[in-house]
Amino acid sequence: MQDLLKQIQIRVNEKIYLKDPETSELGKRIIQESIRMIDEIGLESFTFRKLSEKLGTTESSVYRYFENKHKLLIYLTSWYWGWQEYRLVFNTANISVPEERLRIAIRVLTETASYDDLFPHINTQILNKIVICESSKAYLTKEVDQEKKMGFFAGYDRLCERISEMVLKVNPLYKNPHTLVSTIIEGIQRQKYFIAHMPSFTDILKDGEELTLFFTRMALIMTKSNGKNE
Amino acid sequence: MQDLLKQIQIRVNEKIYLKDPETSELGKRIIQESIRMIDEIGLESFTFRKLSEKLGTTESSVYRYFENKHKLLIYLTSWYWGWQEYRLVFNTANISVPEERLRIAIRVLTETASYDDLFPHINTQILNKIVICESSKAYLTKEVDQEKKMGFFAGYDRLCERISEMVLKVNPLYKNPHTLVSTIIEGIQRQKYFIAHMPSFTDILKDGEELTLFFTRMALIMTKSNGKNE
DNA sequence: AAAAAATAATAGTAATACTTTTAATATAAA
DNA sequence: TTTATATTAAAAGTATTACTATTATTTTTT
Repeated sequence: MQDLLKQIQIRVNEKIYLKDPETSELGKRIIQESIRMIDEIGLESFTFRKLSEKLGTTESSVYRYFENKHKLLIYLTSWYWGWQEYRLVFNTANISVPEERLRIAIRVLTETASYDDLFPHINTQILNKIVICESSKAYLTKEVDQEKKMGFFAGYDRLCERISEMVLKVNPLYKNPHTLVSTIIEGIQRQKYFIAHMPSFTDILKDGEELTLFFTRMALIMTKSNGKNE
Repeated sequence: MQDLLKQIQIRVNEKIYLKDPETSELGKRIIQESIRMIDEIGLESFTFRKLSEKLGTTESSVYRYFENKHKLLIYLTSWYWGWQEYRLVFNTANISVPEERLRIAIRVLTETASYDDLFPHINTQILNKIVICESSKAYLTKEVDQEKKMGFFAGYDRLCERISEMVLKVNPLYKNPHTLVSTIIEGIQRQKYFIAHMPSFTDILKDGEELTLFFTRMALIMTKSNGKNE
């Protein structure tokens, strides 16, 4: 099983990069170190110059992989959502009770996965922190419409679609599966941020079971409530 | 009544600006034009140079009001939440049925208010668009913790607090009023963005009543569901 | 062994995000 | 009304950013 899984690679839309970072040593180091660095100093202060200095390479070498740091951010978040999709599929395989599947889906989204040794150059735990703090900057731009069309957010899209389907399995009459699911996914990230930095916006003291319960309840109760309480 | 209301001013934390833009003609023009400009070209492309050129003044004059564009963004979003708080209080005054108050609160948050002639230099409709696209960038930074301490987000905080109190009036036993309210407020903005730019993340085709209903249902159903469905 | 691709080293440019200095103008207090 | 004070305008300067370009060197593939 381990050996089989070693073949797995998270696919990312080719248009996001100039050269696939998975195909070279330098490419992998760019990913590895940029995750560390963005987490440490924040996206705003992060530059390709600083990154290349840390890597002992040059700016122009980094530019051969990514057009700019915006594309790199899109790459990292796309990879993350691709990885989450893989975790979702893996964890819900062989579970047939719709409600149970949905519960597991929310758990996959809320639980901070520990280091995933299938991807040794990607620290998924730190990457999750980046997703919490920086991922919305990837689409809150003037270029969204084109980038959406080019499929830059397709990974996130697929994840949202899969969970929406699970919602519909629980209640085929439910009218707003996508709205609910995207509100929950975004809400999870935001609440994790509030817990860490703006505690007056939440009642939850630390990232953990309570957060999972809150969003699990939201998912189930909304899904099953169709049409009532208007 | 009109005359009385003319006295109203939205208060913004003094530490956000160097000189209060409300106290001079240039200050008001800075606010007016920056709203227009950020909406038009986006926060990333917006610079104090471009703003001052448009205003027929100089960069250094703009810098006397705001330390940098980040502070200006915080000013604009703070003003917006202060204004929403005022709208909330105004619209829920004299309504005593808790559930009805909460319904109105959600409506205030979802409905795009038309031009508010109490504030002639602030186009609240465009400002709302800025809040949707740019406001999260105001706190998703490495400086949040200090800025939170300095009360830069106090306006948003108060709004969240007020609505949380309404939730508790509906169900005093409800455990997560702040988590619910902040998830809803953030969710509303995000859904409006998805409707406009990333329709695959929502089932709602256009900003309107359907969005209000979705979040009203979420508010009421979650508030009243305490403890069940875990 | 030759050809192609990738990387390193170096330099350069336009724009950004400011800061500083000085001069002109408006306003408010004595 | 004068004087002090604050405000704005004009101009210039600096460090950093976000790239692009050129050439040389090394590595990989054919």
